Amino acid sequence: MSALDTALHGLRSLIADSALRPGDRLPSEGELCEQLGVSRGSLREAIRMLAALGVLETRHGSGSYVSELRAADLIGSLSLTVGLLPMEGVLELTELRRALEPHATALAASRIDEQTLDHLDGLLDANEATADLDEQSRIDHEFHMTIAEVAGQDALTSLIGVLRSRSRSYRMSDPGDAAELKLHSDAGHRAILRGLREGDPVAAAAAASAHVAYTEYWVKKNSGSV
Amino acid sequence: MSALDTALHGLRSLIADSALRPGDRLPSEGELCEQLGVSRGSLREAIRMLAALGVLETRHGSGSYVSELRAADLIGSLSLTVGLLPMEGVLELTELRRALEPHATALAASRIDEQTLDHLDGLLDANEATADLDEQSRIDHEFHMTIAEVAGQDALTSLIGVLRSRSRSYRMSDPGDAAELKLHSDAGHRAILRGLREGDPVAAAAAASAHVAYTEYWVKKNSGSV
DNA sequence: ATGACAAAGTCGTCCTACGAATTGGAACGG
DNA sequence: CCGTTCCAATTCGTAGGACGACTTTGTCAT
Repeated sequence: MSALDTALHGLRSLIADSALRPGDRLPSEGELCEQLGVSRGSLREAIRMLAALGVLETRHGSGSYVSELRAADLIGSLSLTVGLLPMEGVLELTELRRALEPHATALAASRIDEQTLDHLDGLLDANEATADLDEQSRIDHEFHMTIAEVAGQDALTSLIGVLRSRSRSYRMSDPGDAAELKLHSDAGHRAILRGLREGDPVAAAAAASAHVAYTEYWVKKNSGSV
Repeated sequence: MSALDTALHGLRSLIADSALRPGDRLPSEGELCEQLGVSRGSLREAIRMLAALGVLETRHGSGSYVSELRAADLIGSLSLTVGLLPMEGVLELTELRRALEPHATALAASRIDEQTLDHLDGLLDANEATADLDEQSRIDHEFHMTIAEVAGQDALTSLIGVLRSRSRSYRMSDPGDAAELKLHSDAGHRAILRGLREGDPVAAAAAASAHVAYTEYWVKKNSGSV
């Protein structure tokens, strides 16, 4: 086994065996090098890998710590990489959204409170009023992420956020298409909000499903980027 | 910006800007050090991070290469870390399965062929016949992953695999409970297969949903590990 | 008690050196 | 001319040392 694997496996075992628990500080790099029998360079590479995956966090001058190991955080580590996916990959992710967003919307329908409903309503008003594409994108994102948060499943919210972060950056190349998309999109948002306000999980989920499917249709048709 | 961030951002940009495409070989470490203006150690740490996330692959003596950047592979990188999640985290993941597995099962219902149906049937026969817990676990895994594959969405299959890989390792502490679980579990499997064979996506999805919910119930009730 | 300060500990970065694996081409034999 | 063998160059893997940057802690003077 290579030195890097030794270090990686060693660190992973320390956590898996609960010798190190969430929030704990790791021994210093020097100590770990001795314990695991690898050089500092190899050890640091292993630490970086676990840090990239959201398992460890390193603080300069202080030490390395085991993260809280929340499912949402580990899933969030994907956000660094989904931005590199080619077009086909984005469509695969959209397919995941077709399963997740209706689910989240249905959950939200039975938990959402009056105040949040009003907030969402205000977002849609603002979205329909502005012509700024960046602003529309920002509001759209907040609308959907708010619903995901209301669903109350952190891992679900995080995953939806990761998946949305990619399709979000696409723009219609044809202005006419963009206008048509916005028209349908606004209607879709209203339908979702209606389902939420009526506390109707089935209606809300159906509206969310249609909304994602419609988005997917346009992304597929219009492969413009950035 | 730290040297590590410089290297990380530099590599990421090379891929994002399509200067490096899937399958391409990166310049040697020495060249990259010059280009990016960082030491070899820092560069290697950045490479390791991207490798951990499934973006790069390094081959000893040959060089580092950009991966195929398939969504399924990037999602698969989570499998190294979900094994470290505590109990609460596993329940969060099960909640995700409640959305994903019915979706996959519904898709599978409209695509599955006779041969695969017979294969699944054989798996259930074998599962009901054996008393070996490891064997049951293996068959259960193959049954569900086969359905996920038939759904034809690689990213979905990969994600379900990652999520299942965790709950899979749990065992009932009480033998009576285990027997009861198996009884219901077998019935659930049969219900799913029935839906698939009849090409009924709604029935299949409902059966899958009930199956996951039932699993979740037992995992919640019985917090035994390993 | 409070604040500034100094010292120790820890991570961040760079450098050099050499071992291990792969690769490509040259030399050889057919 | 073709195939094989072997060597040398290239590249990654690992180790160790050195020093700077940052944090933490404890001390000291106010």
